[in-house]
Amino acid sequence: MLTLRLPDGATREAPEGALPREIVASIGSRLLRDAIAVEVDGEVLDLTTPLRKGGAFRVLTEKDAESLSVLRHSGAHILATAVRRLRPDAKIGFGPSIEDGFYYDFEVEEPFTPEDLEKFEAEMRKVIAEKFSFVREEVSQPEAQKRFADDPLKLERLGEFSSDEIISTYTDGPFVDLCRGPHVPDTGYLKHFKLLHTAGAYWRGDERRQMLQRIYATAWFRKEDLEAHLHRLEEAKRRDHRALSQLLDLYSTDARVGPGLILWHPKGAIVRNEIENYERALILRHGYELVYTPHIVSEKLFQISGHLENFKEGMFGAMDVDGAAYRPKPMNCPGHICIYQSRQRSYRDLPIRYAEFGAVYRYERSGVLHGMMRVRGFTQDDAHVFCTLEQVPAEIERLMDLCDEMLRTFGYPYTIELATRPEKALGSPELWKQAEATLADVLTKRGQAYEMDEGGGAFYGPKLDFKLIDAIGRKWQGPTVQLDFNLPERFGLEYTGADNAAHRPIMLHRVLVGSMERFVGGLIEHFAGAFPLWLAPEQVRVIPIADDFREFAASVVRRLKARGARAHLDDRSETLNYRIRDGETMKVPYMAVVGKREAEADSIALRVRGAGKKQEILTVADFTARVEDELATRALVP
RNA sequence: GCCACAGUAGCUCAGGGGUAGAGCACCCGAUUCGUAAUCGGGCGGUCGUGAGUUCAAAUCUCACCUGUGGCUCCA
Repeated sequence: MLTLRLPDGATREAPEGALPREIVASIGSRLLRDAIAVEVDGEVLDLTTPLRKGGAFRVLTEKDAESLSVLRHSGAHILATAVRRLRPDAKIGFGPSIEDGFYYDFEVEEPFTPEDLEKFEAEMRKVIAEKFSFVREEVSQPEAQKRFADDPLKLERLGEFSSDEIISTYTDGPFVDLCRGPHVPDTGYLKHFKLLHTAGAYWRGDERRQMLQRIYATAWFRKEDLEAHLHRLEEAKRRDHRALSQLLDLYSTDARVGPGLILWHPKGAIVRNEIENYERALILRHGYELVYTPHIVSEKLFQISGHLENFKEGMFGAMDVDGAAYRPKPMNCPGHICIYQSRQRSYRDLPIRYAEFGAVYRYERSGVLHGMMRVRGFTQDDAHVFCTLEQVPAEIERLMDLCDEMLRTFGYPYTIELATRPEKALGSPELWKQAEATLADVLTKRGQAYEMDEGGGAFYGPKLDFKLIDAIGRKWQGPTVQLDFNLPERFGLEYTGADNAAHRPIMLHRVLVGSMERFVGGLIEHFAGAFPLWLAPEQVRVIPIADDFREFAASVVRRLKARGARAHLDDRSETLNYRIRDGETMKVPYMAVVGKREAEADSIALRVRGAGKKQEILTVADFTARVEDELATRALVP
């Protein structure tokens, strides 16, 4: 007999092999109707999987997060059912649930078209209407081989089962799949879903294997959730930095320059320059020294650093300079190291913190390029701290303060991940343990919550990753801090200790924005192009109602400029409505409208971006003071 | 790099073997306006590039370039 503990503390006895459905039914018929699956001892099972062990027993309904992935996984089977009906030649790959939905991979002679997708979706609705039960069977290897005789991809997977593993299949109507489960009781449970797009995907994620056709879909229990999700997709599209940059004239690329290389237009350059000016002042205050290093360097430097050995295919090719090979730098660290080594260093000099806005060039494969987010040339706000092992905790503290201050300025909430030793790693496991513990200690001492990213560290050391959360809840790579045991060793970095002996310093790599290009791209999407005042390329647009007030408007512009604001006069021969609409479209934070009343009172009628007709009347003096204050504090307004 | 899709005026897009279209933007003129598009006129394209099929190609074929969605990769 198995003992099941219910959440309310009650226990049930059930014979081994009993079906969860029976247990749930014994608790209540209403509950049985709502049940999607059960969780026994931490494992999610469907209602028809025989119980093999007891433990904590919980019924999962639509309200439980785990249920969604069960539904989505079943959705994948329903998709495959529909595809197999319409395209019997399709060989089935894998079809898991993923964040927000599911996909299924098929191997087909003729790739799917968008019209196919519509047909599949219609066919899925039929499968759903037929309410096929998901029937689980546990079968022997030979039986499984027989069932999937026509599916080479499934046979390959079957071949990997060890003899003690249970092989299970799930059947819904005409479709049988090799599958661990769990599933919803029948196909009728899938109600609110949408096929989204097709894509190529390598079989088993291996680029040496054949490419399958993947169909992506989203699925939810409630119609509102589906609609909200589709709305989020729309919202993300609306915020796309590529389209907004076109509208706002921030950057472009040009086939003549080459893909993945960004041309910053004047307005984009203003945003970037504001960030750089801010960050420069910030890091000087936090104890950094600015340096500059060349864009091309002898490739010998990268032989020493190991980049050539490990990332050669990510580096641009060598150019011949007087018989020596030079390369565009993919990293700034070797240059900073050379500065460190330009003279003898004492323990009294440490920590040394070098910072540079360094342009780096990396060869990215053509298919991965994406707007400003993934490019071949970008500027890193890179810094390297050289310190003793004992100084590491204090330096990490300092870095966390720095990151926190910066992210608050931009208005990003964030989470932190501690990434630990990967499989392929340099340095002894003990050293790693110690370094990981040091990072964890600092986090704990600060009361900073963090998640573990096991095995996510760089090969040369563990790291802290800051993940930004943007205005629509998406996560972005933010600042990172990495410990490095490798480069100090490779370059033979030294400092003279108090004991007059040579010691090896520790190196910390850190970036705040990371890639300036990617960060600005992210900001555009975060703010949907409506930058806060201090970042906005055009901060105030002054609009005279008629030509008679042109001179007064010009004086308002002059006075704003004197306070350091980017103000422009819009005295075009267009209607007031036209110019206001244009200002809103271009997402100008403030429009100052002036007519007879304002000219007489030395005031403006202030239209705040997004506030519509609701206007404020204030004197020019008050307005310029307000703007000056908001600029000085980098306020996240309007 | 791989799979699929796309590329027509500065932008957004229609057309789809027989004379290249619209709206916006831009230029000119009129209009001088109280909070999201005033009116009229004009300029603007070897239909991504190159080959091929055809009496005829923006349209069909192929190659290449660029972009988009994924896969793979991301020091």
